[in-house]
Amino acid sequence: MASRIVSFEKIKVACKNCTLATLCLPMGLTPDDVERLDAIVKRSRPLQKGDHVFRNGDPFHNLYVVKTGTVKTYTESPDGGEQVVGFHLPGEIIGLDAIQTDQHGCSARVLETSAICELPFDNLEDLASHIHSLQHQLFRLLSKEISRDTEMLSLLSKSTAEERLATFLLDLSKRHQQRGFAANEFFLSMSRQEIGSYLGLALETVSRLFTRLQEDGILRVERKHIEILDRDHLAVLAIKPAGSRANTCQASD
Amino acid sequence: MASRIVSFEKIKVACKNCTLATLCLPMGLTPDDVERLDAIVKRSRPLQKGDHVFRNGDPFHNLYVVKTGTVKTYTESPDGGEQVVGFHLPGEIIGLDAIQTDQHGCSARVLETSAICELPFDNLEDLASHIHSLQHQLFRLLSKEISRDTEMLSLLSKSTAEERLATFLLDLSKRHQQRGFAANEFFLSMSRQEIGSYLGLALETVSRLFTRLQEDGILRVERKHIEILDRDHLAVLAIKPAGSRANTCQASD
DNA sequence: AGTTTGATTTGACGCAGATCAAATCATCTC
DNA sequence: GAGATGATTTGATCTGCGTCAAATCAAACT
Repeated sequence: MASRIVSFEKIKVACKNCTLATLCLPMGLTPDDVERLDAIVKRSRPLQKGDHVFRNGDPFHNLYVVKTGTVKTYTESPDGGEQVVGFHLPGEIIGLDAIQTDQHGCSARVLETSAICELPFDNLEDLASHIHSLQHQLFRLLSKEISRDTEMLSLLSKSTAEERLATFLLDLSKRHQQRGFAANEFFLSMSRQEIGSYLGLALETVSRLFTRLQEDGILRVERKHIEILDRDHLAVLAIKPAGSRANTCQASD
Repeated sequence: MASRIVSFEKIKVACKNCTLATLCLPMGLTPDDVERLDAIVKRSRPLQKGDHVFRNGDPFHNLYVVKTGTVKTYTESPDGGEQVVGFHLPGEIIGLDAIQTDQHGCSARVLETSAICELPFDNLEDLASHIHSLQHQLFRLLSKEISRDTEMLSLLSKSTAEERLATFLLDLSKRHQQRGFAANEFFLSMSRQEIGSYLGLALETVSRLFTRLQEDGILRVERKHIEILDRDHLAVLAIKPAGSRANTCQASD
């Protein structure tokens, strides 16, 4: 994989030229403000597969933006098992949960060679109190994360294994598309185990589902390569059939 | 509804005199700043059981602080079923997920007669860019919500019905205690159905668990009244026995 | 007091998905 | 290229909890 060797020039790309700007923080800022934001952003060299961006318990100094690659965040149980909390694609910001404790509450490691931008949070806060739209942008960012988590809670609390995986794949697909990649064909950078952990399923269940979706002509699966053949069908599977499960309770009035 | 007529004196209590200040927003602000915050807070008259604080889709103008009572937030599925997203005690702030869309992404209704403070978000943002500690406080608040959701995700994704209920009860107990109420004895303001929805369980399962925990001498349950008899034992149940479930995967290096 | 209505409890049963186990396959090392 | 290592698939079982059903109980209404 010669393409893995990323030139340092690429890393130096500033926020104003970054194709991720609309996904990342600068959205809605004036060019002047982006300049100021750019001044506080640090860009480290690429991390290799398995490297940590931060670990649970690390003191909190920075937020991190995925620039290229994929990051998983996870927590550890006492016995060393891990619970995947999220997968993060380019343009997504991680470390938001650490603001309140001044300490990272989960670990983050890259699933493939990845470039990460560092945003020193103190500087960011200072900047935010001067740039109103940046402050607003940050609030929105945090708020969005809450919405996402809430949706995930609904998914885990109500749905079947099939719905979970279908929803997961459609979500991934959408996010790939937003980044300008193909919507119906992509590589999974995470293992079946990690998908299972994220979705609250055993890895065997994930594997079986892939097989079944392939048999049904909805997917083509070849190891980590996924092709969505029948998107509509997949979307149907992702939607919980009305009233099919418990714990959807009727409004009480 | 004679009880609707509550003395307005009670409502007028300002932030600076509010016993919830340490839980709510003013924490860490100077008396002067609290005064300024106080000026933008609106206090409406108490809501009655079943009343909505806001509904899914409502335009977003305010954050809301529970002053007394309990609020549940929930989303609705197309078929009218509801998915409980959270239960909120005095001092807790709701509506945070609406910041990003300018529209509430869930509904909130009170489970018992409750007083709610309104915080116009525009004003709050303005104030935050002048008062650095308020800005920081808001970031922390949002961040904390993310942490809470993440923990909930772990709970739903990994654990058994028993662990979920035990964790839920201990969490409620802790929050009651933080508010100066008894830790080991309290009333549930929500139904079994709502608990089930929140924990991703059928209401029958919740009911059976209450019965069992009572038989085991861990709880005393009488309808909505709960007494924790053996807190240590309950805490043991809340902790996932190491390696007892799937989807805890080993670190891959 | 009797009736209605909704909440809760309790029982019986079935299934989705976890668990256990073993085969296959891909990668990497030497 | 043979062997080792970890990921994935596939099969066979087992079980926790959802589902259905019916009884009990509490609060509200007449």
